[in-house]
Amino acid sequence: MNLFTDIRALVLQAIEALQAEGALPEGLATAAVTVEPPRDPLHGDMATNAAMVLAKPAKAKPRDIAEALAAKIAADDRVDHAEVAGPGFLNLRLAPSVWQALPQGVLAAGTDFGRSQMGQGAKVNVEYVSANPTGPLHVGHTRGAVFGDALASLLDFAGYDVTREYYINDGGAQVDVLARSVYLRYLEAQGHEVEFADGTYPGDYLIPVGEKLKEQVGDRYVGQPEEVWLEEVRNFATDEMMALIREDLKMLGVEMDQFFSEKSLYGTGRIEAAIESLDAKGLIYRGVLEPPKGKKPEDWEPREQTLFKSTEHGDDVDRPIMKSDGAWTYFAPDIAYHYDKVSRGYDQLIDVFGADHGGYVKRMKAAVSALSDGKTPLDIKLIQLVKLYKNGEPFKMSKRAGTFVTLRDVVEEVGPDVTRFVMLTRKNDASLDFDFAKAVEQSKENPVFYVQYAHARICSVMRKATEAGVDVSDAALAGADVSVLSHEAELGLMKKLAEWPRLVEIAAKGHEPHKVAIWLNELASDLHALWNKGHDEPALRFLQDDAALSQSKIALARAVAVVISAGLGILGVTPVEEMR
RNA sequence: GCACCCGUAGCUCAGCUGGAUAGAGCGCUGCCCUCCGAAGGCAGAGGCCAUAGGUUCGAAUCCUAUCGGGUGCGCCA
Repeated sequence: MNLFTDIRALVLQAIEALQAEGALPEGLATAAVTVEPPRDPLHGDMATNAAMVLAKPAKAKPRDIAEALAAKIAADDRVDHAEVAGPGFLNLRLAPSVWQALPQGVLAAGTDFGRSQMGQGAKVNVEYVSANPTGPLHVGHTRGAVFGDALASLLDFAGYDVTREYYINDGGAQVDVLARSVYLRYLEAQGHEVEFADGTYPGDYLIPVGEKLKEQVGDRYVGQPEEVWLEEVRNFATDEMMALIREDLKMLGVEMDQFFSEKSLYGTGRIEAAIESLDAKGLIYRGVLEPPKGKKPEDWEPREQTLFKSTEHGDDVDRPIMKSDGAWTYFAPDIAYHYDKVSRGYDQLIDVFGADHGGYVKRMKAAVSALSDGKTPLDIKLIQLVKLYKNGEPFKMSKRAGTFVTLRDVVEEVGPDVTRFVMLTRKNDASLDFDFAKAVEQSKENPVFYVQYAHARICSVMRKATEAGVDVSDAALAGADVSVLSHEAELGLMKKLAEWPRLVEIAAKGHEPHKVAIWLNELASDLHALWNKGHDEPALRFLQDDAALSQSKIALARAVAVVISAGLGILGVTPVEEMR
């Protein structure tokens, strides 16, 4: 139930009617016709650009078309006024009964209100986090995790069939480094003196892993060469790290449907199969790349490599898939992984990467385009940095010393709800300031509390009502007469609720979950404003002397609470009922 | 040098994929609690939407240049 699409349908009907009468020519393209809320509420509830869009192809004046449309549209019961304005806008004012139907619609649907069929069950794979299994997740990963998770929920809400997936980079050299680092901790646990050279991970988090390894294998590997222990220690260590990462994700409330191991691509012919698929399309060749211009090619030597002709699919240069020693580059398993995703029959792929991977967007898109013959769109969302502050002071972290701010640090400090909401208040390609002090502050400056507060206030008034003997159960509210609510501020709040289904579709279409957070803030603001109007105008308070009237007003309040719950649910944030 | 992202109020950022007089929070000024939660609300001041062209009924939004900031650029994943 999206009022805006309903009214748009009405506009299109009016256009067809005019065509049937011969007032408008046949075969007009109506795709560009929109119905949206005007920026200035004085212009009405909804505005359509139909007349302006049609003017040129219909060879008529926009205002004339608008007049004709207005006459048709105004005949509908839902429309009170239709008037032409400006260059040819058609401003519509809807009947109060249309808005007054909203709270009951929300109460009937519950938190499913606003759920859309837009996705039509299309299969979407959202890959996110995908951190190397070499240590705990840090702040940067946290933002990506929250973003990916919220995006997945949003798409689900918009009618897509979503898979949440994590790609485990357990096939490259960095897991060997991990294995050697764990081995050092293992030796340490045996009482040996060890030294962490460059190229190893010195973090404390590996100490218990070394000890656990000791418990499992005793002193079997002490003094042994790498060939003896590397593989087993590597497997052991990556399993331990993935267990750690899963725990981190759980703390944040992130749950994956699927973990995909890079290692599973090696030695199984799967990389070869993916490359073969490209080769069959004539996209693989041996060649020499030009050195990048402007950048000093210090030890540049022309080398012949196996290349993927990504330029055929929009990339700037062709990309190597095999090193000169015959081993695959990292890009090869990435291709194979995406080949696997394409073969699994997804209609759409989404990758959530850190902004430092911006350079890989074009080649990845080229690969997917080539592998799927352009049929499977890949959207790559780059997540910008999180800058940490404490009371306005930059919060330093030093990776070199092995101490960096982890996901766990953040969640333990401010909780999962705050972490998630704050990280979703900015769009993904803008960097984000995260202040530990402000995040727990209970003020308007903190958007989490502002929205939570609105929800808590509604719960509070419902408790009061119950104390006063008013039945505010769902069943009772469902029978309340909302048509008695006709104050501008009350209607305004209903109009805001009407935006929710539309917002869901816009946010889902753009893969922009932050829009949900921003909109929730607006909804909360409207609720707070109405609440405070009750100071001056007692008639606007939710709790009235008359029980039936209270139920009507609380039905509206409850509808707002339900939509807040639904919105927060998409963001993975718990709505609280009390916050004293 | 090339590619991608960004440039909107003093600060941090929205701006509904091209709509009408560009918005919010913080900060600043002045108001509102014998009243459902003031952790809130109302009002005011504050703008060359980086700059210059272009596209059209219409541009902060799309295109092209320029300036400024960030990120990345062949055997690192």
